[in-house]
Amino acid sequence: MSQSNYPFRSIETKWQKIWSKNKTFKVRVSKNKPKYYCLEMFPYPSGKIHMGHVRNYTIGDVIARFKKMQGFNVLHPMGFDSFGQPAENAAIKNRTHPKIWTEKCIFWMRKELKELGFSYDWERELSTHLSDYYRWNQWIFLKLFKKNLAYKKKEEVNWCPDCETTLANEEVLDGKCWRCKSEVIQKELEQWFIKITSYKERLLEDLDKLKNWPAQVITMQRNWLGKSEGVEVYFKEKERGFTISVFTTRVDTIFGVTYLVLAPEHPLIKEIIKGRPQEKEVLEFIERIKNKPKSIRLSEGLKKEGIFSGGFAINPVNNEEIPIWIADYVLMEYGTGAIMAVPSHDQRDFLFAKEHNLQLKIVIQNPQNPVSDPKELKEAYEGDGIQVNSAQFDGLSNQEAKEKIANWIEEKGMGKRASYWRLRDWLISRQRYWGTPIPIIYCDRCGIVSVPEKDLPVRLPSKVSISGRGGSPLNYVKSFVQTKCPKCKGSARRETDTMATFFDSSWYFLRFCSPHYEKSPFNKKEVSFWMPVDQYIGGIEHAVLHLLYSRFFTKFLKDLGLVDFDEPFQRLLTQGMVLKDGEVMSKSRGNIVDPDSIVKRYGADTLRLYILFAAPPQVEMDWSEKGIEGAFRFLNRLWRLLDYVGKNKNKLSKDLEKSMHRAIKEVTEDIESFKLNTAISHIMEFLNSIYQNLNYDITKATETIVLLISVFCPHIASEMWQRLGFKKDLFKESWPRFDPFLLKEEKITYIIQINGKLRSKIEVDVNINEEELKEIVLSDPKVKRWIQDRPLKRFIHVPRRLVNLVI
RNA sequence: GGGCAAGUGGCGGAAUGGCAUACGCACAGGACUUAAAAUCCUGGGUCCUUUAAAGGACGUGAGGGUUCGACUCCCUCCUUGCCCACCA
Repeated sequence: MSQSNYPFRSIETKWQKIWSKNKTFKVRVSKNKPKYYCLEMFPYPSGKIHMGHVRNYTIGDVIARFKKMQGFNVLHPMGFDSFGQPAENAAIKNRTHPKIWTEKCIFWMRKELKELGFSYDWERELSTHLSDYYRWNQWIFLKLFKKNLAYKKKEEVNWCPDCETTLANEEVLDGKCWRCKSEVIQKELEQWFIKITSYKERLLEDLDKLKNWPAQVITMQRNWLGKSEGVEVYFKEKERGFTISVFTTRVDTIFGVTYLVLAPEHPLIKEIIKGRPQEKEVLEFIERIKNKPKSIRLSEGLKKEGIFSGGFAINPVNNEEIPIWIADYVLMEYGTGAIMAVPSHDQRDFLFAKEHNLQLKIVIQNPQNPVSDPKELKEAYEGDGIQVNSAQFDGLSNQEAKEKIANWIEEKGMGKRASYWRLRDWLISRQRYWGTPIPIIYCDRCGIVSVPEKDLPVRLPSKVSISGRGGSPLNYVKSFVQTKCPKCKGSARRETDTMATFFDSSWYFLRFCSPHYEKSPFNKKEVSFWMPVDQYIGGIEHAVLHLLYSRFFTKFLKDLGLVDFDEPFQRLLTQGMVLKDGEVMSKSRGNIVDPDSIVKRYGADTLRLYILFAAPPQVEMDWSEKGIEGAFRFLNRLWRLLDYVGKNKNKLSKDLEKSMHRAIKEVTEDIESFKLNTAISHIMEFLNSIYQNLNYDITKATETIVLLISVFCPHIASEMWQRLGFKKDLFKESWPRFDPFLLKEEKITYIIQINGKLRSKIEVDVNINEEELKEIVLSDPKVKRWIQDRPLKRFIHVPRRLVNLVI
């Protein structure tokens, strides 16, 4: 690197020290200013900052600094999501205690974050593994428990055999553990659940309030909640008379039902097959399906296994007798665990019917391609059409029939309208050490007893042996397990499961408002001042889990009267991933670029500038070393301005003044709409323009460009600001304003199109009227040549822009 | 299978329905230098006519449509990425 480069290393350390010593970014509230809470998703302390963090936190830092200079009280905190499995894995691998490992990681990450110059109020830092944080997890858990929203039940749960722990539905991806990628199996266990389903309606309805969230995230949450409205219909078993309920969203097809299908786990199966010749075969079938891991059941895709039960049911709408089948493609967890099959109008049913030679019956006629013989069907017709073979509903459109049939079924008592949801209750217990102990005590006399609030926190014992085998390590810590029952004072034992870490991160944004408050999870007054978060920034991978849980917690706390808002995050920005050569940067691919190495070679300002300039924040960006060079060159070019300031006494040129005001306008508007890449390109244009005007006095322009770049590259900006002679800290200055009057043009360039194609340009006075304009345009030599003697059909005039002549 | 997003020069990317390719990278030329680097300036969509100046045709994944005018809006299709997935 040549000696002409600006001394970024000394500048960056100098200003980081000054900011730290002066507590420049400590929150100081002025009563007459509005508030702005800018939050980035806090990291898991893995030990190293990666490029995704740099991108996330740089976007947030620009917004926080910008809002501060615009005169807001800004809350911009940072902390660590420090409970979780990797600490335990590291403990097993390196024989280090998870606490020691975690705190080392935090130390290194905090250092790196400081070296990137982010404007956090470090006095508000929090870590979720510390008891002054997790005690409030326990406190909130007890509130949930009291309201019957935390409960224990025995259930088939997702179990990761490698991690030896349970997983939430949300943590199972593709039948695999989200962390270690091993096959998840089903296991029956007593587990703690949070009744998030009690809030499903509100979680769905309030999505409409989130006007400033990406539509994509809203859709993903809506799909996850998965409300579907339909009708529950009662089918009678023909000989034994009991009722089988089925749920359908397509009640318009009910006259086309040719069989029923029950999930293999359905409790009524026993009753149906009892004493029938099929009994043994069916039991064998069920046993086989049950033993098949769910991941395999899913991966086999469209291959549907099934067996006839021997029983028949009566379709209540037309008294038709239909066979009852059992098949693995019907899930006990959804709906009623039983479906009515309409093979002509449902593709899954169609495939199953073809395979098992079951009947088909057409009840909705495709208007484009009417088919009357079901044998001609090549696939199910799932679209809209006209009802046929549907008794009194024949001839109606199926949409109309859907309503009328539902009404009729309800009137006759053959069923009722119902809605079913995909959302399940949230499984939070983990058989792991490194998490918040669940504050529950088991007493032989009193049963499940909650730990009294005054006894919180239930501290995580530090002496423990972690092997990664044999369930929860806390089970083996006698001094922890053995305790007294808070009710009867008799001997009792503690719950040894810990909480899933998503619990910790579901309310940390509230804790940041009063991080050291000791009387409750947060100071209500502080929270009602700062919350909701004005801008939340993080990765799309949290679109369902973290964001859904946080919304749920907020609603629960509102019901307790602890907060006065429904939704925690007003605006959400999901930033794109950082790629290298078109692939995600990851350890396994070995294509990681360490941010620290870039900071050492080019400085934090260059890294920050490049990562924002390379692509719009929401889009994925491809890492390029060449681009880094470009950003570095730009900062050097900016730095060199100092050599020219004050050298030339000529006045500020009109041209430069205009480009200065234009730059202020464009940069301001672009930051406000998160177009940070074009905001930077406008600063670059402005710098080019300063270099074109070195014959004039560039002092004012230089001061302005330093203010504009300061939110992106705070170190170099601070240093230049000082060298320009200012004593006051740059970040106490206000954001520059532009004068719209100076941006007014006197002359305007009109585009002249002929039949929509660009043919000429003319420069005219701004205030020209249409008559004059027409005259000038028609006398333009190029226009004359194009028109020749063809008649003018239309003269389209878009004021201040263009003229289109149609000939 | 369903949902969402995207497809623009050699590359990253710009463009309230109105100059396609701003800004940057890479490249080429010039200035400075003994030289190189750095720096400053200039030039680059493709093709055709032309010594040149200049002019023309074609150009935003493919095809169609709406419009005086489409990268932008609508329809069909292709490709890529992400998310969800036997959800009745």
